[in-house]
Amino acid sequence: MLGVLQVAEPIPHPVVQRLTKYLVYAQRLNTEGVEWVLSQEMADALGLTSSTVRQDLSYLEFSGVSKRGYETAKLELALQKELGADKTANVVIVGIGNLGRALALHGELERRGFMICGVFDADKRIVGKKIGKLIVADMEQLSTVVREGNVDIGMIAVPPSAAQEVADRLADAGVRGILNLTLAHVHAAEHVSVVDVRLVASLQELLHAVRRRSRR
Amino acid sequence: MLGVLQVAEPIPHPVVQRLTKYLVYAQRLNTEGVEWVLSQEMADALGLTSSTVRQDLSYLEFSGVSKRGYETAKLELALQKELGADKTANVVIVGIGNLGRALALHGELERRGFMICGVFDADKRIVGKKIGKLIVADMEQLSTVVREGNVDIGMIAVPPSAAQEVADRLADAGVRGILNLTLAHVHAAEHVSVVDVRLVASLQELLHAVRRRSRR
DNA sequence: TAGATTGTTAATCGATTAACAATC
DNA sequence: TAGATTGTTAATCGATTAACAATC
Repeated sequence: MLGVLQVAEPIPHPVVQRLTKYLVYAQRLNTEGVEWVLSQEMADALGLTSSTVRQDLSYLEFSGVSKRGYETAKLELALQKELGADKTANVVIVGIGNLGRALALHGELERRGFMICGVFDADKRIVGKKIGKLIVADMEQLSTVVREGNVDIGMIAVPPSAAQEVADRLADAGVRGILNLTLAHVHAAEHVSVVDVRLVASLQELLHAVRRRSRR
Repeated sequence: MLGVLQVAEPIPHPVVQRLTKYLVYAQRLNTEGVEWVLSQEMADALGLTSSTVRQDLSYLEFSGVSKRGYETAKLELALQKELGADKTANVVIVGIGNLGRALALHGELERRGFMICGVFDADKRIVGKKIGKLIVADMEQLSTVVREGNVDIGMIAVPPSAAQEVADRLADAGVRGILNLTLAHVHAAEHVSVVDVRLVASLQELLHAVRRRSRR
C-alpha cells in the first residue's frame, strides 16, 4: 500500500472569517450558561443561514449531535484550536500615533491571546515614552525584538506613505504575518501573510451603501 | 413606447471594496504627477488581475482609452463620485475609550471627508472631556445631535457587551449607517446598513493563516 | 497600418444554499 | 416510534478570469 500523506484541506477564506464570529458567539453563550445551540439559532443570531453554519462547522474537528445541536463548551474549544487562539501569539506594533497607541492599550487584544511584545516609532520624540507597560522603542531595535521575542505578527499603524517600508522591515525582521491598518496597499513575499484592517475603507464602503440607498 | 425607468445596476460588494483601493492608488499617482495608468499596472500594484480591474472600472461613469489606459485625474473623480467621497459625510462616535479617542483624533477621517460631529460616552467621568476640538457628550444628547447635525453614520467603539444597545440607539436617532468596531455582531433594521471593521477579527484571521502555514 | 489595450461576453471557478439521507 | 436536526451531496448563484472584437 502506498504511503498517503493526508493533507487537511485548507479552510476557505470566507469560512475562516465566519469562524471568528462563531467563536465570539460561543463564548457569549458559555458565559451565559447556555450549554447547547442549534445551527438555526446561530444563523439567526449572526445573520446567516443554518446551512452555512453547518457547512462551516463541518471543517472543525468536532461534531454536533442530531436533535440537540452543538455543545457550546466544546464548540468554543474547537474554534479556538482551529483559529490558533488556544496559544498566545506575540505581536509588535509599528507607529505609535493615535491609532497605534489605542491598539497597544486596547485590552481586547491581550484578552484574546495577543501579547504585545514591542511598540516602535521612527519619531525620536516619541521613542522612550511609556505606553501602558511598554516603552516606545527605536526602529533600530525592531529586528532584535522580533527575533528574540519570537514575534509572529507585526501591526502597521504608520502614515500610508511609510507603510510599504515598514512592511519590508517587518518581513526582514522575520514576522510571518502583517496586519495593515493603513489605507495603502502593502506587498510582501509569498511566505508572509498580509491582512488589511480596512478601517477607513470600510467607512467609505458604508458611505457608499448609505448614499446608494438615498439615490433611489 | 413604454416609460422605462432605467435603474442603475447595484455594484457588487467585492467590487465596492476594491474601488476604495483604486481610489487610494489613483490619488497617489496624481500626487506623483502620473497622468495615465494601464489596467495591468493597477493590477500589479494592487495584487489583482488586469481583467478584474477593467471589469471593476466598467461600473464607473468613465472610460479608459485604448492603448493609453485610464487618465488618473478623471479616474480619481469618477471613483470619488461613485463612492460618495465627493461630498463630506457627517459621523458620530459612540464610546470614547482608547479606540474611540484614536478615531476622533485620526486625521485620515477628516482628510477623507468624514466630519466628526459628536463624540459620546455613557461614562459620566468621561463626559465633558475635550477630544481635539470636540467635547465628549452625554448619551442623552445623541439623538438631538444626529437629527440636527444631519448625521449619516454612527461608529460604535464601546465594549462588545454594549454594542447592540448602542446600535439600537443610533438607529432610533436616525443614522442610516453603522460602523461596528467591536467583536460583537450587531443587528439593525433593513434600512440601516451595518459594516464591521473586524479589527480583532482580522488579527485572528491572520494568526490562522500564520499557524496553518507552520503546520505543514 | 500594425500592434496594443480597452470593454464586454463567455467560460470557469468557488461559495452559498437547498435538499435529503443518516441519526438521535 | 415519530419527528427534528445534523452532515453531506447536489444545485444554484455569483464572482473572477479568459478570450476576443472594437478601438485607438
